[in-house]
Amino acid sequence: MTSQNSQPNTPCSPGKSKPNQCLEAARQVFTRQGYSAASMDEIAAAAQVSKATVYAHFKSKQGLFAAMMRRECHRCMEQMALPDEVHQLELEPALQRIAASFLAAAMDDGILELMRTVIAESPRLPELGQIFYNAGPRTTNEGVVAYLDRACSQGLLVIEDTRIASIQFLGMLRGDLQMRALMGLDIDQAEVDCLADSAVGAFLRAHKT
Amino acid sequence: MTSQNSQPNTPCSPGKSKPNQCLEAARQVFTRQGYSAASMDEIAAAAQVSKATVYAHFKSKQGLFAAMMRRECHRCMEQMALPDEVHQLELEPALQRIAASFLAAAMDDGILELMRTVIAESPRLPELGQIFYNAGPRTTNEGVVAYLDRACSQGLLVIEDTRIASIQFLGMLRGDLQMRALMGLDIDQAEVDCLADSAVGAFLRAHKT
DNA sequence: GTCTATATGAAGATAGAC
DNA sequence: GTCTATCTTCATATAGAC
Repeated sequence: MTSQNSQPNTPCSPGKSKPNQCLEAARQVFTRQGYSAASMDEIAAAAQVSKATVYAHFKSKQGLFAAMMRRECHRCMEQMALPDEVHQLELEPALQRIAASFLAAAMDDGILELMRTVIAESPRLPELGQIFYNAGPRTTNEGVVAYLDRACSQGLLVIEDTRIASIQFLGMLRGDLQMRALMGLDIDQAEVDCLADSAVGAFLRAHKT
Repeated sequence: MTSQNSQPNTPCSPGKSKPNQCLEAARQVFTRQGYSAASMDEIAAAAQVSKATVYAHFKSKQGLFAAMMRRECHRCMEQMALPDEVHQLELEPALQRIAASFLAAAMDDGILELMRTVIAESPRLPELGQIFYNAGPRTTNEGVVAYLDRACSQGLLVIEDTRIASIQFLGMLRGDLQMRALMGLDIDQAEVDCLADSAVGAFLRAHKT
């Protein structure tokens, strides 16, 4: 019944250090139960450490939650960046590529869990929304704006305000699918693909030269 | 220190019955604190009744929450229905009217609080998302589809699939504003109006005959 | 129906040994 | 650094009087 890691400094991968185990367990438990219903006992059990060890690395429940959310937002940023190869494609394939990339992220279970947690806790932690938005959606938007600016300067598209056009393009793609997913409703993948196709078409009809 | 309502059956407006006071207090406290962090003590205090009275009318915290959410979803349905006068307007003013009506609801603080709560608790209460979606967004969508069908049959628009077009139109209007609002970020009303205008324009360019 | 007072359990955080 | 055991607070729910 003693700890299975009896050597104090076992050379193990950094992903398996006790602080990392705590953060990963915190992610699972906080996103499944919500901040308030999650218990430090359950997190410690999931991390396979004692509760005192959790408190040795994180000063409080709030502190652990904040550290976990910062890390997840950082990961999210990498996942939501647009692929660079978009700039080597023709107009329509490029938009399709953007659409697929965006929808894959927007419908990803990990991202949805993160968004759900941000939305749930933002009334008590106002900075949370800002951090997530800057890490994820804002970055995506800026990537699309950059692409649209370039396409306009090449004469491929006519757009008055690329920032608005980007928001609208991504909004068309999202439709109400993301909201439905956030609320736990089942989403048919065929519907996602169909919406992606159709949105590219509508966007081109509205803006093509 | 006794109750301020010493007559057992004071003839008062139905909005001030004790069960209604409980439901209204529950709405305030649950949406502000989240389900788990909300305490029955705080709800009883906000309702100006004793905790035992709350339990006399609702069998448990879960039961009170469910009853409150059902009522709020019902109210939401009335608020999100599209105005009938849309069918008496010309094409562009009608779309502008739909856009304004939809955005007013989508950005309404009460609706946003309700959505936040649905999203936050749906992992533990899967039926919640279904109830809210049917009461709100689904109804709105069906109204827009009905309008678009009619506009198409009159030859004003050319749309392959009006259900998809409706989702895309509403998605363009929403953009990322609703998500930002759900996360507690400040929204500039000018941005909302600008997006509404621009979305109607883009939709017409994509679908007008 | 409504209240005061209380039983019961759970959860955040820490003390102190190793 | 990590553990076991414990302190303390607070929240759900109920008992019993009026």
